[in-house]
Amino acid sequence: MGVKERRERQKGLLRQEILDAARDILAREGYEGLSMRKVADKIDYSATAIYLHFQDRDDLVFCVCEELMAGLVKELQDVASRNPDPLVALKKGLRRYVDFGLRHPQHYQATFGIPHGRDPKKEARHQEPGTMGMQAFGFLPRLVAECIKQKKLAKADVHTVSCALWAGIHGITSLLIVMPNFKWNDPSRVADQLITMMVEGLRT
Amino acid sequence: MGVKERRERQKGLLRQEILDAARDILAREGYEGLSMRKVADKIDYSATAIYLHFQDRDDLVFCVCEELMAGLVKELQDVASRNPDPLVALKKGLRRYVDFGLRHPQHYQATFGIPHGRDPKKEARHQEPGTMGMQAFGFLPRLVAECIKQKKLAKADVHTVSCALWAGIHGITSLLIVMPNFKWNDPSRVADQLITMMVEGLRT
DNA sequence: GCGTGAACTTAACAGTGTTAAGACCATTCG
DNA sequence: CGAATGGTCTTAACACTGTTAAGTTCACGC
Repeated sequence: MGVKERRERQKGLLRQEILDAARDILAREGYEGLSMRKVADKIDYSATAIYLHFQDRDDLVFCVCEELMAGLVKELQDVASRNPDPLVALKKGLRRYVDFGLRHPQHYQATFGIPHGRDPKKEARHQEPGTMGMQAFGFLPRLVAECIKQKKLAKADVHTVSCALWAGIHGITSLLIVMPNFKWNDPSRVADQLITMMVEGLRT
Repeated sequence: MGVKERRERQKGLLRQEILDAARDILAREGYEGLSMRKVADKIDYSATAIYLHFQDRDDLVFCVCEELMAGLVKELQDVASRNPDPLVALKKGLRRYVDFGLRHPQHYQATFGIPHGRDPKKEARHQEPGTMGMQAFGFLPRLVAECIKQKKLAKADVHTVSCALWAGIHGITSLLIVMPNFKWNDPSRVADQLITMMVEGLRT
């Protein structure tokens, strides 16, 4: 049965080629600028060939983003394991999240900035459990709970606090991406300010 | 010269008809679902007639959003004038911002959630000074400064803090819009939690 | 050698933003 | 009064878009 495996590998290779091309175009031209034909041209296949590997355009974008967001999860794992103090890990993790988003603005925006769910059949996959985005979120309740346990943060509803923290860092990430021309003065400082505000607000 | 005025009024009427139709479609079908032909069909004109009143699709969307965001500015003015205590005004204003965004999710998203600026010629009008969005932002530094003056908040860089606050409330607004299927438990409580966290974080 | 089935392409449909050219028609001027 | 102007609007067209249906090609198992 070595043949089937080789076939599978071959098929997987094209799939990966598509993903790579799409990732590139998405980074360069954004969600709106990504078209099936552009992807196809880049890898010298017809546009319809993509449909043998992905259900539709949104599926392709979703897969590209998942692949990339796996990097974020890895980075957050790194931060968590390198910092025994959960409060330090929390703060550094939040900052890492923002920086990651800014390093991949178009992919971040495609993942967390586009209202999927208009079309009831398309199920809004980015917010389903198990996605990389949700795995990244998962770090928050774990760290927050540990902080409260160690009395480094005041007692509070862990899930609510985690959601609020996520909303906050999503806000600065998204806004810096969408409004690069706004007079931020020092974007990095604004991000730190927000993180400090939120965490300090949880100490009392 | 009464003739020209009548003409102007007539022209203005069609312009308003277009704006109304576009506002409606934007609310119902979102930014991606709004097309020139749909707008035109709704008011029984040809699609190209719209170009006599608006430069292009993005200009139309921008004008629709500006018109609507004027309502937000008005609401914030209301909050500010009704609450002599700047800290109370600040908290209520932040909450009002979120609620406004959730009442007009598609318009909010079109204003603050779409990366304009890909196309260098299109100048990203939503982030220019003088827009309603920027006027709404203007409330923040005023109230923050007043809070610091009255020693209700700790001394800090007013602009940086204002940006951070904006980022925070934008985050929860945007995320609630984009990810309605996420398990928020109680979205309203998350919004309050975030606002409390941020403001409390500024007290120290 | 032949049929099967997977991989892939071509052609087509319905839709998009936008521009160029022309139609219409009230106002203005000779 | 008739002709010309100029603004409003339409039709036709171009170059795109996502997606489906049908057809081609070709390696594999029998």
